[in-house]
Amino acid sequence: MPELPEVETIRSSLAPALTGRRLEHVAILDPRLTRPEPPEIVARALEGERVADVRRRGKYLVVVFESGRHLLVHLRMTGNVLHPAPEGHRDDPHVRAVVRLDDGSDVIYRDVRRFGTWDLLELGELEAYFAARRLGAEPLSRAFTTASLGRALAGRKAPVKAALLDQRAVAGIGNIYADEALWYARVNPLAPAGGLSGEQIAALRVGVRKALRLGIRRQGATLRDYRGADGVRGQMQEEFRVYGRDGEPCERCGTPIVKTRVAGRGTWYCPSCQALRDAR
DNA sequence: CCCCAGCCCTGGTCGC
DNA sequence: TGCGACCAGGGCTGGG
Repeated sequence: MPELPEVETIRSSLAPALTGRRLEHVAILDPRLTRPEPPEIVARALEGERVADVRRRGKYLVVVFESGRHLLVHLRMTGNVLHPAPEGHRDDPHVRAVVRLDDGSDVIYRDVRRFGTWDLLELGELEAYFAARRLGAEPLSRAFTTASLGRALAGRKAPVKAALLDQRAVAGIGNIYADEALWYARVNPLAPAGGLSGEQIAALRVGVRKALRLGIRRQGATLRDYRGADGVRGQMQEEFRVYGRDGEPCERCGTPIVKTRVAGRGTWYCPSCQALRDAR
């Protein structure tokens, strides 16, 4: 599941390959991708656009065109952007779009489960798009402070893990990095978000950044589908402290990691060093 | 506003 | 070997 580190890994290898290139031909094979816009309309609109930059906001990949338009790509669960196109992609039933660049290379969009989306925004629409979704702070930016995290969690009775998964609190965290961040911070995933102490909020901020930075350094986590744009697998799964490790000893205290369910998501934590504490 | 259940979607796994 | 049930979960909608 591509979260911030996976999207950032894709962004960083895509940016030099796409910047300055013109989109010569766009084929959108799955009409779901651009819903509710008709795929033909979006494909024709993209043709002729020249890439100015490839950025990221939360889990969104943002292709910036010289015209001022933006293509927002969200990979959701199983989306991949591949460049250069891998061998045999023409026979791959999961390829949902193909973009021919003016250097003759192809960018492939692949998505097994078809949750991913492409949104083409006109000049000046980007801010409103994110504002409408009330997308939260970038966790690796200077804007992500203990104070800003505290404000985002204040008054919320939901489990802190649910709050971390809410993109309005912090942008870019998904199920894997939420569990890892909580482990680093020694915070129980079920603790009410609004009841954390100042110390716990500070530790959580550090934990979030630590988990995400490690994820970027290891080029994301490949559990099954995720690949970098160059097709390379991530290595972050080798760094998991809790995610998917129920029954294995916590590396800090040796207590077996426990699996539970929070906010409908599989959730792993150490019941000892992430013990549920009374508020304050 | 908050919170949660349910939905979308496919492929892999498990039990029978 | 076949087949149905179930699970993975990001973002969104709708109900309470």
